[in-house]
Amino acid sequence: MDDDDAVFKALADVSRRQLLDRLYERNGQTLNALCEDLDMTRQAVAKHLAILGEANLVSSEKQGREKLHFINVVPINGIAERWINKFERRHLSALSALKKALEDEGGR
Amino acid sequence: MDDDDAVFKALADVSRRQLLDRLYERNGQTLNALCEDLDMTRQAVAKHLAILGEANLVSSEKQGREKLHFINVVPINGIAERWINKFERRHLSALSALKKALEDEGGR
DNA sequence: TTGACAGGCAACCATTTAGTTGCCTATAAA
DNA sequence: TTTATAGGCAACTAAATGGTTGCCTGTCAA
Repeated sequence: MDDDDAVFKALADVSRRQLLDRLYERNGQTLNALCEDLDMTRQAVAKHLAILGEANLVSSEKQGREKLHFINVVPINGIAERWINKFERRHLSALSALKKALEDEGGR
Repeated sequence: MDDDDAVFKALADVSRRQLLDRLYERNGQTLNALCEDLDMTRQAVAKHLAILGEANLVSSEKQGREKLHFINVVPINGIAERWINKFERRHLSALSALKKALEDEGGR
């Protein structure tokens, strides 16, 4: 499976986008924490996290008996730049110039 | 189905993204033109176009016995702004300011 | 006016997907 | 050293998805 394809597929499900939202709000959550108030079993959430993991949108780190999950926005920015922005080429050069400038600033 | 959801779902399939690519290259193509060199039947392509249509990514216009298809990038920019850019809030305010400035220029 | 060509509709099929239940393992705490 | 907690694994199921074939309709051209 193409790399971009995995990301698009992972983003295609509303539950998975919700999980990313939650991780964006508070990064480094456990599986059980992510399950809270969701109308789904723990196993279902685990499967979604696995799919997000294969798309490199979430990474995890074991800590004792817990496993913390972290969002990784790189692939999202990737498809944004490689695919989505293409449909707005008009602005692209100016935008990326500004972005580079901001980044050179050091993310202040 | 949520509006964004329809767009994400529509973008989740590589054949549909390919169709958008083709329409981006040359807008206003007929169904049969879009089928060329694709390893799929006409009916399969028609279904994909229907899904893209429901997500408002493609519109069409009948002209005699032909039906021309047009890409619509608005929903793509929509999810880019409402959803994807959120994961890069650092830059968002500056970016949207520049975008607005460019648009006020009149798309020159 | 009769083909030929563009497209629409519907039934069907295989695979994938999103979810479930049930049970097992490992770590932490009593 | 039990027991509670966090998570993993596997089998199963219903529905959605991506595709097919077959046939029908409408429009243009010979």
